[in-house]
Amino acid sequence: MPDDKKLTTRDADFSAWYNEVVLRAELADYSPVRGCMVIRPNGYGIWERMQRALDDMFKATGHQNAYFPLLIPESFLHKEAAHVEGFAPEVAVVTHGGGKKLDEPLVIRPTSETIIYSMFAKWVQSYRDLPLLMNQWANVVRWEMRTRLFLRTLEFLWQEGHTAHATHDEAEEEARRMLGVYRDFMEGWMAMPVITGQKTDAERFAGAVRTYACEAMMQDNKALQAGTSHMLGQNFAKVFDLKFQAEHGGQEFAWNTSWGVSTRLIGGLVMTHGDDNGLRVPPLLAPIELVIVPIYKSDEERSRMLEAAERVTQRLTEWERRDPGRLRVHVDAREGIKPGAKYYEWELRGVPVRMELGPRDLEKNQGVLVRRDSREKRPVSLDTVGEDVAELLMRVQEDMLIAARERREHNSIRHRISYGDFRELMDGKGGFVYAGWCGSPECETQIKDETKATIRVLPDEEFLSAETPSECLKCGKTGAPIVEAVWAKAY
RNA sequence: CGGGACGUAGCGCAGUCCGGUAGCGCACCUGAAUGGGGUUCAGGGGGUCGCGGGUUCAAAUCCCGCCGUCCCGACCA
Repeated sequence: MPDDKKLTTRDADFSAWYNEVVLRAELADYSPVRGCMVIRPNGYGIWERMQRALDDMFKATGHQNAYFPLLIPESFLHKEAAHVEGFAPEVAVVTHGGGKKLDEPLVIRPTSETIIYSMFAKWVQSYRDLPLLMNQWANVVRWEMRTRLFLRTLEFLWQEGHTAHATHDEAEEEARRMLGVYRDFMEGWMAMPVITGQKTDAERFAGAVRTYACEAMMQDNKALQAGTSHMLGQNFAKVFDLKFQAEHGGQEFAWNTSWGVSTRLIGGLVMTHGDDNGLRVPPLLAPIELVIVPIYKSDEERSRMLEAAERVTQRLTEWERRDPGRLRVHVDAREGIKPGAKYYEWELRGVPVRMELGPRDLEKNQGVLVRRDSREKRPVSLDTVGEDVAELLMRVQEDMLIAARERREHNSIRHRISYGDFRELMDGKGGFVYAGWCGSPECETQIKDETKATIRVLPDEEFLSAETPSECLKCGKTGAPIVEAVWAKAY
């Protein structure tokens, strides 16, 4: 009889491990419809904290929230040639309503460029109406062949920012700015380091001029596209007649950007930080930052410990932490479950810090703090518990980012590599490979066909190697137009 | 849509080959003891065996059809 208390280890089967963590930590569950999932309170709590942080960042960069409808006239999707080509195969279409066949089918939004820019066209007359900086929190539907919890589901939650600008340069700046916001969020809040850069034409968003992306490395050394920001040029403005009277006269088409991150980030969080004991949530995103587990024998001790736990909770929540708000503390007062069992459960759920509080501690006016990330134990005085916990949480947050970055760098290759060795690597343990690319789509697709690895990004300057590669990974061509690319297998 | 595996209690599974009153572990409920890393004992509740048909005195088990899920591919945030 296998011990069903133990998780499958990451080494044994990373996919199985991932599914088990998501299900057993109660982040999500399968729904009756293939490819759809229910996001449970533990998962949604993380998403809510992500939303709050991101939303604040969007507001701070001048954006406003709005809401556009789920249903879009099918004809809208067809206006932009590349857009429809990219999305048509995975669109869900409503053909009937109220028992009658519709005159024009409605598509369920796979993304909202078309409906949003058609509305922008109504609202923009003058350069004075620009820039228009909007964001919406919404669900979208894409009829994927193969789905995975959080990483790819038929329906998912996301935010999509959409902006219109008077000039190319302004729009370009916006697209880059939001990519930077994403990176700050992923590193600062999720403790998930990313490589930023530009996508190749093959990987570009359908309808965009340029696509920028954040790519993170998961613990199986595969890349996860965690967020994208698109410079749309005037492609959508032209087909939706989004134009304005310019400052010096004449009608001009606006320049658009769009950018989004989704609940996929939760999958990224799991695969970045999880371990063989379960989930590890970085403190800033943890719905519960500290769980107090009281330890007792008699009923008398039990009530004493619970009373003490309440006192500590009181002290912690009253303790004024300026940023990011009050400490989120939970007392696990459940009866009939031994402390050890509680430890395992909270570790599975990824609560960043635990406090063990028993009679022996109380005698010494202390509690024992245990870090989820390192399992390191340390007693703290109950007099200074606020500062100590807040400081420990900050350290955990920082250490998680450092550890993730070290793991990524450890699994990145920046030295010259032969194509044979590259194939072998991608066939085996994988990783990020920084190598030269001659810029030809042929080399790109051949590598994809032969190794399943793709160019994740053409990295931004700060990620470039000290020594620029001088030859194409595939064709070996040398000379001026060789650029550095990050190759990896992707989710 | 191609290849593979599977569908039996909330979850994980055995039973199917060889037809004969549906079982195990965990979870759940009750009681007692226990309590510093997954407690123990006793008692208890819960199942149209994925769905539909067929063979048979008798089907979870054999036959036919359908549906669904997961994994591996082609498509993708």
